[in-house]
Amino acid sequence: MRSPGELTEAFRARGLKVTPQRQAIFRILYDNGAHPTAEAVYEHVRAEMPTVSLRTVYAILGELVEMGELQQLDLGTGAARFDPNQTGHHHLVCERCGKVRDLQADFGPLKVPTRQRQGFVVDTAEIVFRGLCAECASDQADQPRGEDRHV
Amino acid sequence: MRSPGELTEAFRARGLKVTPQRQAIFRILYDNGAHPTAEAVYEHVRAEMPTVSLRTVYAILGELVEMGELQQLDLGTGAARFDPNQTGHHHLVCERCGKVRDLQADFGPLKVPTRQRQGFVVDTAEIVFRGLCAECASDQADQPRGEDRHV
DNA sequence: ATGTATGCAAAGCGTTTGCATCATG
DNA sequence: CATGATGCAAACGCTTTGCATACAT
Repeated sequence: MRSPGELTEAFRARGLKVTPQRQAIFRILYDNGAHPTAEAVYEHVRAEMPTVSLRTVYAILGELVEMGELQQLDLGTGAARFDPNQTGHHHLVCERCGKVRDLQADFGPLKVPTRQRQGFVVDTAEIVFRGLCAECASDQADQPRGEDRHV
Repeated sequence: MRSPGELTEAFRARGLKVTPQRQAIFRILYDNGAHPTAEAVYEHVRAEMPTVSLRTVYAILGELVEMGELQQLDLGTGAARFDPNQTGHHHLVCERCGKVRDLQADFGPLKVPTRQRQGFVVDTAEIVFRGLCAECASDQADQPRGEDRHV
């Protein structure tokens, strides 16, 4: 997809307005390298423009797809993916109550040894840390709540 | 997870009956390195037992998870994955087709910086590598679009 | 003046489960 | 006979869209 500046031009040429929401999305998509979902794009935009609406993100992604600037992939995995992005945060998961917290920390370059790679082209690495959250750790006698100990 | 024979024993010990459906699932999971979804297990069982019900597959998978013989993973690919492999290992996930492969490699001690720990008592760490599997990567090369960077 | 963004609500759509009934270890 | 399997239908969780209203270019 083209640069934010070029996209701005393209939108103008189509008689579409240049809004901060659109520009933010241009920039965010341009800076990323993989295949984000609408939700992921939304999170990124929201980081710098907290009032943006998910509905707006869908609308703008739709425009970009229609203009051929973005490819929309439906992998049958629940959510559509758009080019391109890279995710970079990790997770803390409570094995008892299922709570999940984000974790921003740098664990250095995690590379898969070539002979284990099985042909995969790796984009991102995410670490899932499992254990007990503060409440569950201090609460060990109680019954586990919820049977969703996913992940 | 244990062998079909051992599982049969374990089920008997719990007062659970040994049915052909259960045995078929024990066997299928036992020699399955991939991480099947309930649907995938269903397909396999159906190949040799056409009348089996998806409902039954869910029931039996649930029993195995409850008995700790299976690990249930939610890798964000739409459906839960059932992992017969109990040893600590990592995963390669294809962003395009949802394929999941095991990865046996040692990435050293992954410690969460105290400041970021948010009160969690961390027990284990698992790395999820996301990217494209061999097939999907070559598919993508076939249909060129934009100047896709790689991060 | 238009075109846009927002916030809801509801439509879709796979995945999972509840339940009544039939089968079988 | 008590437990398990089946077949639906309904519940769920999540993504995506429709629409009415408020806003910005």
